[in-house]
Amino acid sequence: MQGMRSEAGVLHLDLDAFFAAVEQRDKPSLRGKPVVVGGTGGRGVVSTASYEARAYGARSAMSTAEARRRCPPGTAFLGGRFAAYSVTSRVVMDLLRELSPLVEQVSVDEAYVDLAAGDHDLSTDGLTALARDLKERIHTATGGVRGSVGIGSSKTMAKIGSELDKPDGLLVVPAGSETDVLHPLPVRSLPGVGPATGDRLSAVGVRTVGDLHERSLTDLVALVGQAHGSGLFRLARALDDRPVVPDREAKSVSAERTYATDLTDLGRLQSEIRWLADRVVARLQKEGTAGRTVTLKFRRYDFTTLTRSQTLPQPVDDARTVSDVATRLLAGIDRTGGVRLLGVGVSGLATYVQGDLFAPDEAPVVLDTEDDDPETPEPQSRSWHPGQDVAHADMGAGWVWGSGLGRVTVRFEGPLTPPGPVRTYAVDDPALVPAEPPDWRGTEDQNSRS
DNA sequence: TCTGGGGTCCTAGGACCC
DNA sequence: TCTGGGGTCCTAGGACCC
Repeated sequence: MQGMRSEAGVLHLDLDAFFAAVEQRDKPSLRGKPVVVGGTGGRGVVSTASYEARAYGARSAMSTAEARRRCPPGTAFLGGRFAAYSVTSRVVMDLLRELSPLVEQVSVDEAYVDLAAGDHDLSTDGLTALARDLKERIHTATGGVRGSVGIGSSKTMAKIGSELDKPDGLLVVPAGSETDVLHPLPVRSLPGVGPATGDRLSAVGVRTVGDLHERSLTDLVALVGQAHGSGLFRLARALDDRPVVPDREAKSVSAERTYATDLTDLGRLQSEIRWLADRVVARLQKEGTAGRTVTLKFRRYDFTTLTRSQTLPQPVDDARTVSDVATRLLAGIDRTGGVRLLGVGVSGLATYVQGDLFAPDEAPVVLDTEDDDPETPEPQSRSWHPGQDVAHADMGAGWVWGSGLGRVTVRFEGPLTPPGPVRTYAVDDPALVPAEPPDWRGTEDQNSRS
């Protein structure tokens, strides 16, 4: 069983009521007053409540309507200015990078630092001084935002440390004292134990981490599953050797929207899907990435939520394809009663921008077609099936598929380019669409039927 | 005026391959 | 010959986090 470090070398920083703190910094009239940042519409929820607002019971993830009920007149309800939060976040993250090259940013307002990768005195006194100095520099550099710092022998201990002493906290958990800190805590304070797991554990009499420690691995796995069960078993013993990893690659990109009133009109749903696909694709292209799986998320009037996905033969990063696939997925869903939310996502991301991602012997097979210029390949539209919603065929040198909406999108892979974000041609010129019925053998529609 | 929007990881079943 | 695996990919849903 992998263990823990013998010294407290991991720091966790959590900025206090971050969005609200930035608002109070930028608007002095809001200082000392309850501030709630989040969705301000009828279906909005709270992102962040200032500590003044928390005193009235406002909380993250609460509906804004509920927060309005609880907070007194004069409370500021703000929609949020993400550009300002992002700039301030960067200032803080830069300060962390002065401590160590190993900084893992978890969100705009949270990060881990591997202090052992820097040159630091890891004694409790040394760490306390380091944290005090860091907090002061954050406050100065941001113009008033404060953060809570936890330091421990693992990510979990550091995070629990910052949690236990916020706001404006500083807690060093010395190596060796982990279980003393952990065992009295309610299981719900362990990261990864949410409402569902908390209820299951409570049902068998496990309320504190100490209770958890008394349970066998077998019992915990039977209770909450293999991965989660063994994770809890280890956490109860403060066993956590997850590394601090900077620059994690994104695995999916998505956009979703909740509508002020439920949607029923099919044309409207389709135009919303196009809008969402546009947003997703803009971000994919900005990142130079593309993905093979397109997912449609669908929430009904009654909050029941479902997803439908389709994996394509090649990664895609263009709006037409993403929205066509998502629109087609919509067709298989019962929409009666109205749609509260739609979402479009792309996963299975692969970055093809750099040429050296592939080791030579796993390089994609390049087809030996003669004359093709990879920069301006000719559309190789040889197959088309007007009645087909989405169909594709292996064309040897590329892929073709069309939508049954009266237009055909031809996508193919330049023969000399790696399988990547393949180019898309909207074929508006009927001359490009083969007049012949397709020669449609073999691989018809492998992935598009449910 | 119940329940946002962006993610990650895990599970489970079926298909398919070896 | 029969039966039984394992491994991977895909889909759908769920838990959790900020």
